Amino acid sequence: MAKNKREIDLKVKQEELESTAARLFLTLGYDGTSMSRIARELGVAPNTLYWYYPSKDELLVAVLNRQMSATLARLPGIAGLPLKDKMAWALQAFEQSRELVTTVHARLEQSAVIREWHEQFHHFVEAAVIHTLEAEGVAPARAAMLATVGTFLVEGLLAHPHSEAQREAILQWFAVSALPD
Amino acid sequence: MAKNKREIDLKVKQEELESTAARLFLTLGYDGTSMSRIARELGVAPNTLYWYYPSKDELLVAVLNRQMSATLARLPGIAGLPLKDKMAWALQAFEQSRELVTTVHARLEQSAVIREWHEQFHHFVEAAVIHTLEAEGVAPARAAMLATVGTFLVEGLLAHPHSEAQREAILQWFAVSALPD
DNA sequence: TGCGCTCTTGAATGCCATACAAGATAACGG
DNA sequence: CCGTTATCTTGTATGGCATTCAAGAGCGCA
Repeated sequence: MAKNKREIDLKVKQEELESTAARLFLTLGYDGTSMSRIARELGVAPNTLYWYYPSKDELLVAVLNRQMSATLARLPGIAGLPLKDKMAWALQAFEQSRELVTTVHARLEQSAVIREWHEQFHHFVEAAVIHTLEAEGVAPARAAMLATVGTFLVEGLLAHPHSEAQREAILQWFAVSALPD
Repeated sequence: MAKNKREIDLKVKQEELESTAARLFLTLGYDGTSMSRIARELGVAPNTLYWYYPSKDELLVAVLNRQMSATLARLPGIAGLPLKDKMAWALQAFEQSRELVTTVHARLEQSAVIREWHEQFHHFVEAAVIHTLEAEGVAPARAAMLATVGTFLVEGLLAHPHSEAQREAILQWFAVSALPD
């Protein structure tokens, strides 16, 4: 009972923490956001954060998972759309987390936690894309390769500034080249 | 004369500095390499580096240019190769600088110098790829779009671990899908 | 009331990139 | 050959960073 109440409080506090961290990471970037800054925003001492998360990287992972669940929740809504629209949707979904995408790649070599998260993430995404492609009649091996390509294209578009027309042309070409018929 | 000698010494010193920095950046990563570490390796005081380069980012740019000229020097050797082989060559050429590729992307938002270098770099690379594609009979607009795609694929392959077979399949598919006939 | 658990903090550590002013060295003009 | 000047180097310092540790505050439970 009381134990339960405590656990609820913990969740609430973590939620508060992560949403603040997420906001700052997205606006100031990961490197531009110090633990002290997050703490100041929350009105607590800097080292308080370390009671909840063992490191800044683990806090980042928590934020990433948060963002991902939010995105995942919207996933059923695009079930019926054609491949190109699905990719456009993914792009738009990740656009606000653009900063974090490159941060994750940059920290891969330095943080085991990030590395694990990244691997899991790609497994998940690629599985989803493969599923879509196979549903559209693409053979399994080919679908796996195309899923990787599609991911690279989305990441490339996220990392580099580009025009609406460029994006449109790339997605269009990929959809046409990837799908049979 | 004497002035000239000084300038030669400057170049020599810079060369020494940049090769040391390059070695450390490539083995320890950009973030993992402190200015003090580079200085220690050279046997000078840390702030000495700041007489030659106004910031760590500018030193990185110097290193990047160094790596690029080295790569550029090998470029004529692949003039006659088919598209797929050219991309494989590019991948192999940049593989040792893999760390730096993600570093550049991560620092885009924080450093104007890096941003400028990155933009220039992409202009250069895409121009080269477009030239190749047009020579193979691809229409200009389409060549521009494919150059971007090709770049994204190379960057994706550099950033993510993959098997030889995966790389081969992706490059093969891209070459076939991109080129007419 | 007192014990123990959860949470918070003050204070410190050892890094980091970088700034500034004072020194050493060497070229140049007289 | 000597003094001025430009080039290069360093000692020292600053403010920031992620993270640690031990001490405290508040609360649940026996």
